[in-house]
Amino acid sequence: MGLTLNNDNTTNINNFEEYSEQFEYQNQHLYNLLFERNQDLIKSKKVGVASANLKKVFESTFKLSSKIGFHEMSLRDLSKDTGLSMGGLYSCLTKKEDIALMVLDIVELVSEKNNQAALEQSDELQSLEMAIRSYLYSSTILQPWFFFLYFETRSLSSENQIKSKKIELTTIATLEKIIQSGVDKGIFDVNSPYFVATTILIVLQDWYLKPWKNKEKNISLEQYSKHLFRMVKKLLRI
Amino acid sequence: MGLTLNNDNTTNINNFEEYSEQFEYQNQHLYNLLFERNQDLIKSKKVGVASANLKKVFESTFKLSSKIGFHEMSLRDLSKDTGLSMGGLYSCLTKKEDIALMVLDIVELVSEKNNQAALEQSDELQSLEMAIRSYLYSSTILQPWFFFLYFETRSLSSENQIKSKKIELTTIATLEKIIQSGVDKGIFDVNSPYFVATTILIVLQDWYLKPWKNKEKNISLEQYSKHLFRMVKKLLRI
DNA sequence: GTCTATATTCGGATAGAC
DNA sequence: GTCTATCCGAATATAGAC
Repeated sequence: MGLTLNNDNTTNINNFEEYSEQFEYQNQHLYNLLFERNQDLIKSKKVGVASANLKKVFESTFKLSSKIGFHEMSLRDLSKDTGLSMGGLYSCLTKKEDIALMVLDIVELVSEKNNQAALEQSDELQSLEMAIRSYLYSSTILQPWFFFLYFETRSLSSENQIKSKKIELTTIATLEKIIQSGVDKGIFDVNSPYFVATTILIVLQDWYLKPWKNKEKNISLEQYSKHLFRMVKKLLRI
Repeated sequence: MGLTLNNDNTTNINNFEEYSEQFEYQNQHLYNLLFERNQDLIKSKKVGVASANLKKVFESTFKLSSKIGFHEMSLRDLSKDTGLSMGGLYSCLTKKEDIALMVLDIVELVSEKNNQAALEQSDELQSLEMAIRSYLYSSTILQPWFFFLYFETRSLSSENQIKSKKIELTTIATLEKIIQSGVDKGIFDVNSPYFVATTILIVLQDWYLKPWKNKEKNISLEQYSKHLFRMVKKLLRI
């Protein structure tokens, strides 16, 4: 199991490998979940077939759209890359936009879990560490999903654009709440909890938005995580 | 004039208003410059006519593409919003992609100037302050341009995508160089100059990428600038 | 359920009038 | 130089065979 129990019964994450073992939103589980949560959008009714096709669709979508953008990627491109026919594509979609909708759904779900896990910790510094680790680790496993949502939010309807923005704002608010709580207790010393919170978030985002920067510099996930946590402690004067 | 002279003959920026007064890449100057630098792409040969049309084209492009994306914005949309006919559009463009190319050109130009201005300062802390101010101020004046390039880099040819990435890497490298120099002199105390540099950059980017976040929180440009500079000093242990 | 073939719309770009 | 009308290719989505 990837989680260890603290004295106070809250859970903790030690490293990426352990986290990854218990992270449920990946591999076949992820696509089964997608199928369950979006049965209204999916014509095919057999879990096995549909989720196998969904897997192909998302992998190809991420590959193609990361280079040229979602809108520029045609369904013909997608058909070629997945090996599915146009009919095959439309067996697990009702329209192109569904792909983006499902990405929004998953990122929203995972982000909520991350925020909850952070808030469940017993003290503020642990909460911040949990927030940082869970966000970094989950966005590493689901890098293409997080990346896609960031750059393709504008492909969504304005209603869903708002949903997408809200994910970001809720995460910042969660971090800010934790920091403010630490300030109130006299653990942290900082002028603007909001500014620290938003800075943490964009550093977290930078990890999945610009992975090439860190690859070029040979910065590993654990190094990045430590850098960030050290920075946070400096900003909070710990 | 917006620049004041220091004792050592380097220039300094005091506030946005002063900076804005002397910033040459705005209003009619900007579009005249665009015309001069892209005569090969522009059929129309009269400066006045062409730059007036370019102004309309860019203003409408930024308005439309910020909501739905550049690729989703059709030239018919653009024609309607600018009030120009299709023929009118093609009098100052040879193809749609030219718009994105010209944005790249301007952002590149301004970024280079910013980096130079930072490096010309006499001491490292002043260099960082100059980098932060010039980047924040110029990206405020040219917010749609910087925003567009960030989100539409993928609409460019792979050759130009590299150019766009390079702007970012060069700015990080400039900041890193300044910090490293300060570390060598014993002025700054920091483990990873690169990490601080990249953090500064993404905080700078966040200002023009997510202006709504700061509007909601009523954070002004000068407040943001001070927050960031204070953060930098904490990270450098000054 | 999945395929091929096709209907239909819409995009970028152009030709030719004025 | 700018407009209108039009071409042509490409995109999404569907219909109907197997």
